[in-house]
Amino acid sequence: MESESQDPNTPPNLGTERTEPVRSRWTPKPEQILILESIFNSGMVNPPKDETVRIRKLLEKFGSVGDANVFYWFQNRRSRSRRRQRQIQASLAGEQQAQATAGGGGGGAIQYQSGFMLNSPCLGLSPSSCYVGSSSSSSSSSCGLVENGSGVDDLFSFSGQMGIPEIEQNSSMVSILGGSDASNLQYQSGNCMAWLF
Amino acid sequence: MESESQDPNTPPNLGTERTEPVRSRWTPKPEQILILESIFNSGMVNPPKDETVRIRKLLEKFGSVGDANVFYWFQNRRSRSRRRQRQIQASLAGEQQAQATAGGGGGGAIQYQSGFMLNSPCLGLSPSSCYVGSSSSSSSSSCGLVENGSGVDDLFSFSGQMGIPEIEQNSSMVSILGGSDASNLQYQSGNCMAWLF
DNA sequence: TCGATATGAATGAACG
DNA sequence: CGTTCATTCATATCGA
Repeated sequence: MESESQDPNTPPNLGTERTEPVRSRWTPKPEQILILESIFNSGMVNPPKDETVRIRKLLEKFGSVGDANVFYWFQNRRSRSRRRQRQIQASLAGEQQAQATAGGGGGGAIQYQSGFMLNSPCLGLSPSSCYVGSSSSSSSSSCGLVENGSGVDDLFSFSGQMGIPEIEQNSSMVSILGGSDASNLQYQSGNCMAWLF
Repeated sequence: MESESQDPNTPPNLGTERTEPVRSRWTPKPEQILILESIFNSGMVNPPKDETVRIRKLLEKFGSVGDANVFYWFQNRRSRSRRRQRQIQASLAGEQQAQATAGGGGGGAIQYQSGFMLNSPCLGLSPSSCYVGSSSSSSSSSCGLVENGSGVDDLFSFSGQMGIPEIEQNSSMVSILGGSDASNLQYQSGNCMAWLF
C-alpha cells in the first residue's frame, strides 16, 4: 500500500500564519491588488504580453505570482467591469429600453499600452510622505501600506480624477472591491509607486 | 455589433426546468473530452474538415454537438497548448536566457491527418477491463468513466507515453493544468475507445 | 454549518 | 493563428 502520500494529515494550518503553502489559487496580496488597480485605472485595462511580464515582476516583490495570474486578473477585471456597467445601465434603463445600447460608454476599449506610469496622480494623493514603516503585521511590504479595517473609499477616491473612460458612476465603486468593505486596506499617503521602479 | 445571439435576453425560466436547460454554449461531456484528448494526443492536432465531421459523429453518441464545436475545440486546444509551452519554457528559462530562443521546440506542428486510430495505446492503460458500470451519477455515459474529485494525473499520465510531439517535460505536468487544479475527472481503465467504432 | 457573494481560473466562441 | 470576450466552474471570505 502506498502509504507515503505527500501529506497524510491534511495541513490544517490553524495558525493565522500562512506564508506560502497554499496550492490553491493565487490570492493577491493587498499591495498587489493596489498595484493592479492602479494600473487598470491608469487606463491600461488590457496590457500586452510584454507589459504583463513587467507587471508580474513588480507584483513578485510582494509574493509569488505568475504571468498567467496577471493575465487572468486583467481579463476578469475587464469582463466584470463591463458586466457591471451593463447591469447598471440595464437597471436604470428599466423599461426605457430605447437609447442605443451603451452609446459612447460601452465600447470604450481604449487602452494606452505604452508603459503605465503610476507616478502620475497615482492615487489622487499628494506625493510627499511615503510612509516606510514596514509594518511587520502585513506580509512583506516595505512601503506606505498599512492594513486597516476602514477607509476603502480613500483608496478609490482617484477614480474620478483620472482621464480614463471607466465607470462614470461616482458611486458603487466600493462594490468592486468587495461590496460593503471587507477589504482591509488603507492607503497611507504619497505616491507609493515610486519605490516600485 | 454582437447582438445576434440565438437568445439575447437571459432565459429567466427557473424552477420547472428539467432535462436540458438549453445551455448557451456546448459543454463537452467527460467522455467527449476523453475522445477529443485522445485524438489530439494521437497526433491529429489539426483535423481537416472531413475528419471533423467524423469526430463530431463520434461525439454525438454522448450528447448534442456540432461541427463548429469540434472545430473550435481543436483550435483552442492547439492555441492553449502552445501558450502553455511558451509559459513553461520561459519559466524554466528564468535568467538562463542563453539557448536559441525556442530552438527546436517551437515550430513542431506536425499533424497526421489521415484518420486517427484510437485503438492504439489509447491512454497508456492496459486494454482489458472496460468498466461499464454506467453510473447514473454521471451524465449519460455507458463506459468506464467515473467522475471523481481526484487523480487528474491519472488522466494525463499518458502524456509521456504517446509518440506525440507534445510536451517533453516529464515534470511540472500538473502545473500545466493549473497547479493543483481541481478538475473532477478520473479515468477508470481500459481502452474505452473500442466501443466507439 | 450553510448560503450568498467575490473572484481566480478554465474554456467555449468569436473576432481580426 | 493569435487575441479577446463571455460564460462557467471552483474556491476563499463573510454573515446569519
